[in-house]
Amino acid sequence: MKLQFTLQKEEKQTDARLGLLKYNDKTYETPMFMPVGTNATVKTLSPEEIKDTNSGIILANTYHLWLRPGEDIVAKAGGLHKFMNYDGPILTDSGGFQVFSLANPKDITEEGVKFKSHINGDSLFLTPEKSIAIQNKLDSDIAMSFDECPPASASYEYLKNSIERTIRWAKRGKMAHKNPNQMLFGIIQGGAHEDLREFSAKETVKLDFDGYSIGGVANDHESKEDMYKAFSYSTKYLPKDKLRYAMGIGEPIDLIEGVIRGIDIFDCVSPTRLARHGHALTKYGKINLKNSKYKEDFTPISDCNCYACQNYTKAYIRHLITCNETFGARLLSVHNIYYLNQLMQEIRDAIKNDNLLEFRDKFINDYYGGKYETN
RNA sequence: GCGGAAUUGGUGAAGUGGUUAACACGCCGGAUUGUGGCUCCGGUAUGCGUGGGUUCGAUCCCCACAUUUCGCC
Repeated sequence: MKLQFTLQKEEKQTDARLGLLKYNDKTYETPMFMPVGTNATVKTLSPEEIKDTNSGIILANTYHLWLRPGEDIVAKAGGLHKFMNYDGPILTDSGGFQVFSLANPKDITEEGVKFKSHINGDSLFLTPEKSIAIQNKLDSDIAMSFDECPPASASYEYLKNSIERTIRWAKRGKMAHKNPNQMLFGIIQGGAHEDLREFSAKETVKLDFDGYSIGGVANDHESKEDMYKAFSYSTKYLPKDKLRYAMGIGEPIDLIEGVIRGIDIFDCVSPTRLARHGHALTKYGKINLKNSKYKEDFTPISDCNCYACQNYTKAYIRHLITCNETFGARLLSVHNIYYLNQLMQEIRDAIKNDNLLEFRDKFINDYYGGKYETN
């Protein structure tokens, strides 16, 4: 069944929103954080463990599943949910970000994008129609339009042309979309330029998508100020009854600032990547468990109800990470995702109480110890 | 007992009679935002077994000693 979003409340002092997502017999609350499972697995976690982190929607990637195992095999398996044994909602990215990370600008044409496989160097060609057809077959619950994701520092001229083409691609993708149980989102680009974001948002909204994504953020070492502008300049022109999704955003402070600017859902590789590299998110900042000071620290990462904190010590997890044991990455992935979902819960509570700005200030004080700078 | 070889950081090791002793691993830090999971970037021997000597100068040459190792009796 198609996901259904209903707006529940708007916060008094900010643009933050509270919403409900209905999915079969389940209901999820927004704002929400979505862990990334590129290859139809949230790296190192079983679906049961994903659920134990209180996650709802998870991501998978069109580009990766297109190459391996191929969308036809996933379709033969009965779709992504059956294939990976996950009965919660799944969102697929369109491959647009891989265009940004793998292709040269000169290989982007009106028809589509030519680039090389990261696996074996094969020449590949992806088009809006192809991306949507793959996502239809994968049978995810939310599909993304195929977009170009230019770096925030690209010239105004480049961004403008890119946005116009992305809008034409969005239209083509919408025409090609054939899966009635699948939502399709359009993607807003435009760097930190107010007029470009406005143009991109208005034109994309005209195409009437099921939800809207904000792309092209945190991809170019741009300042946080610019990232937050990109949020505000985009959400300002989006309909209130549709989901807003900030793509690739996941630093705790960015989640809070994003919600304040009217965003509902976020995804990010950071909790799982940080985990693999030995870092844990805590209320009092990010800690590096590889640091020798944790060698004999027999206390949990933090006062947290996740499986890792309930059962294991920093010294043990440090040992696992030092030995490159996957169980360490798994425990930290559980913890970091649980942490972000807990943070989202606190954000939702603050919206209910209309005190999100106070919550932000307190968060900054705890997380950065008063040493926070926005650039 | 005799003869040979070796002795460089936490480890494996390269190296030269003359400014900062290569490299790798380990260790110690840091990075990581729509994922090319085990990556990237820094730091890490004031010292070349010990004691003498030769030399303007020695980790590098000579002598003694110690330790290790190989061969022979």
